[in-house]
Amino acid sequence: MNHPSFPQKTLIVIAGPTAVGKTAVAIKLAQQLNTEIISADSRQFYREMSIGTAKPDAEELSQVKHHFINSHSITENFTVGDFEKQALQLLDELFKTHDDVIMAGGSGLFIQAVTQGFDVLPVADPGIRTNLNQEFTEKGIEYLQEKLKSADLIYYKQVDLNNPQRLIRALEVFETTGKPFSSYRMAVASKRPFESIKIGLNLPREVLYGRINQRVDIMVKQGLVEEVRSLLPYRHLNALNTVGYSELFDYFDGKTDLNTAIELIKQNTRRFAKRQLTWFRKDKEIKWLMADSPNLIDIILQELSY
RNA sequence: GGUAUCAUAGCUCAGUUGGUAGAGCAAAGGACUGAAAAUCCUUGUGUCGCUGGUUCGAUUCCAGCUGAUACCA
Repeated sequence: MNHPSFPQKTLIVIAGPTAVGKTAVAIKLAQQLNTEIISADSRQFYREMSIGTAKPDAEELSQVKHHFINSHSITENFTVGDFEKQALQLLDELFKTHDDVIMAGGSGLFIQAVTQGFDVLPVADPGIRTNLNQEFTEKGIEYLQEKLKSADLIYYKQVDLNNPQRLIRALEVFETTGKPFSSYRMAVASKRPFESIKIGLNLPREVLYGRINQRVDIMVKQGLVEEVRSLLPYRHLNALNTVGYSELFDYFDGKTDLNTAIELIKQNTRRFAKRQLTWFRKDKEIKWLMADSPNLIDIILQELSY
């Protein structure tokens, strides 16, 4: 129960697919509540990537204090676990002076990390992953499957055996610690010293796709091709394994022409938005609102019962 | 105007010796515990151009019509 002298601390999550309009809503809401925004976007951390990640622009950034935008370099290995830790630390600070903090972003796993937490897992040795990736390339997925079967039969029975990333993740934990991955997976939600209220923004599919297509055209006008060209030396980095970047790397390799690459960016962004919606739909705590509702901010404030 | 060819899924096309149909792409649905804008799984959505004829039965054969394309005028 709320008590006047100990007001409830609330994290207001603004989730939803890419291009739905989360940034603008988060800014208006932050201004109303006189608070700050934590970005939960797995690519907007990186200062070297700007146009292709649809970051808030300079003006938007000046209106409200944003965190986790341009906070890291693509050369750093910044994981969801790191994000969880750093975001919680930051929230501790912000809640000293604010009752509400906004978290806006489309990366469902990152939002989950902050609101529910992850099981504590040891840091895996990166060299082990490199080796496993090489073994996968040379010997195929069956090799990883057999390896996991003897290392961790419990997880072997649960995991999607066709998904190399899942198999490698489990194996790298096993090989660094000597304990099966499944022994760490408790799936227990962590206690947080704040409430979370989740708002999901959506639009009719056709409208959303129209906005995506249009936004990609705008990115190209703003110089996306040049941005990606300047990042060619870093293309092997995980951060650049990203919609909007991969397709243009292919263009620079001569695998496609520019128009095809741009159309592929649009298509892959649409598919990405669909995957985001699949993820968020599963979260029953999310209160869904249409992003084009006329009094959206008022409706949200009402949801928060202010 | 004449002749020929074509008309099947959102697109490109296959096919049915007459028993109402299937590929690729697009699309849709799903999974997800430190790669997550990543990675992986599943799914065919149809007045077979329209109107008649033959037939137990027509998307398939026949005629007409409409439209497209090519060639001839």
